[in-house]
Amino acid sequence: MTNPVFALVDCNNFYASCEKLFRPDLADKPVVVLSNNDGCIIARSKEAKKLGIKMGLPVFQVRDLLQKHQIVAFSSNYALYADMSQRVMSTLESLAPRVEVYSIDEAFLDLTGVACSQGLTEFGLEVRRTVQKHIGIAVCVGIAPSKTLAKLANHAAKTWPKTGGVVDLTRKERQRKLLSLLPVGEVWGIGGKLTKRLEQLGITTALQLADADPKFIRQHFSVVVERTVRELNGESCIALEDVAPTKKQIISSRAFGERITDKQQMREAISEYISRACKKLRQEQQQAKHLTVFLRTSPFSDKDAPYSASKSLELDSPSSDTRVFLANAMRLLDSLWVNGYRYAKAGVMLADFYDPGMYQPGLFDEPLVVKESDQKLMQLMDTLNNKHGKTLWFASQGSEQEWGMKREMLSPAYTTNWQELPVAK
DNA sequence: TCTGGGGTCCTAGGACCC
DNA sequence: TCTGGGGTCCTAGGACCC
Repeated sequence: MTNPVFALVDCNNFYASCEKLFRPDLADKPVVVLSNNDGCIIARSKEAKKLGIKMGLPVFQVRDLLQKHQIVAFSSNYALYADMSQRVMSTLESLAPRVEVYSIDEAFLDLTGVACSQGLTEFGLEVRRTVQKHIGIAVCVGIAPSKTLAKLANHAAKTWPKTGGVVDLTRKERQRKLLSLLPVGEVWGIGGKLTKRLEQLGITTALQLADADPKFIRQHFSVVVERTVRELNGESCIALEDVAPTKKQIISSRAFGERITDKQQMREAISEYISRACKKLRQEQQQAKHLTVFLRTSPFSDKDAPYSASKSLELDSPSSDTRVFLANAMRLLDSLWVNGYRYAKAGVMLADFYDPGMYQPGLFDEPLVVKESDQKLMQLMDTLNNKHGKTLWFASQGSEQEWGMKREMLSPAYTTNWQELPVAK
């Protein structure tokens, strides 16, 4: 059996790069992209990073810095990023036999047994050149015998420009050299909490974690961390998943642009989330039996009284009909709603999924009746809304949506809306 | 005044069963 | 007086990821 070889391809500063692509005037200017509601910084161009703009900071805390350095800020434009992502991924699929799309800006490639006459590094460079040429987005490539090492190789490629954006970590000595240079918190799967606990045990570098006894790690932590130790030693424990597993839950939630104090507005918001979630559910070709509704005040405010609550229910049988979930969500909301709070966020969650027609009703349950007309109605709605934007919706979603999110610095839908195509002058 | 959204997996502990 | 032990299932909460 040949040893596995993985490549991790990761787009550089993806959201910021997408925005720059359509604004050549900003080519070497600092750019940041903001979260929903223009709340925090979620992406930074390399110029913005250099100016000390940190990831995840609330915008109001860095407003002065943004202004001082004339940093250009964009509201997040997920329609644009998703479209660009798809283009990058299909380019990658043309270059490698098996591709796992891991996130909007990253993919693992399976290079096991790939005949590389020119060598793995040259293959990585070829990936870089092709994506740059076809899409105009810069990527870095990390190559290694396990996914966790490929992640680290990619990190190295990003951190040290001298690498030319490609790091091949198939050789053991190179692995150990890199591991010794990196703090343990850089390792995929080791977050803030684990970093602290590991440091207390004297494990501060990635190499020290790699050299730890897996049994000891299993006792003090979990199987997950044990697996990470093995992966760091080049033993592949996490397989490539080139077919996306079916989802186990679908969440739709959002912080409001303005605090909600009015129940009618909350009904609109919950209706909106339900219809988004159900649409996703139908896209997945699934039906759900479990519904949760939650709402909360801001956890950051010390002036507002805190309130956070959620309630769930099970449907008698799985469904993907928006109307069924709307009615039930309104019932849940009635039992959750308390007057007098300033609500900051709410959401819904669907879970317990079934393939249509695969649900086994209980012995004494009513037999299932699925009306074809109901399914047709939902299909029609999805088709219309996909084609022409949001044209058909339920009255309960409201038409004004005053609580909707702030996106004051939104870029145009360059690639997904004919009206907003860029114009060459 | 202003702090994202959407996922996954694992563990501990309680309920329940024999 | 003395009140088992082991297994399974479910859920809530915690940790991680991008």
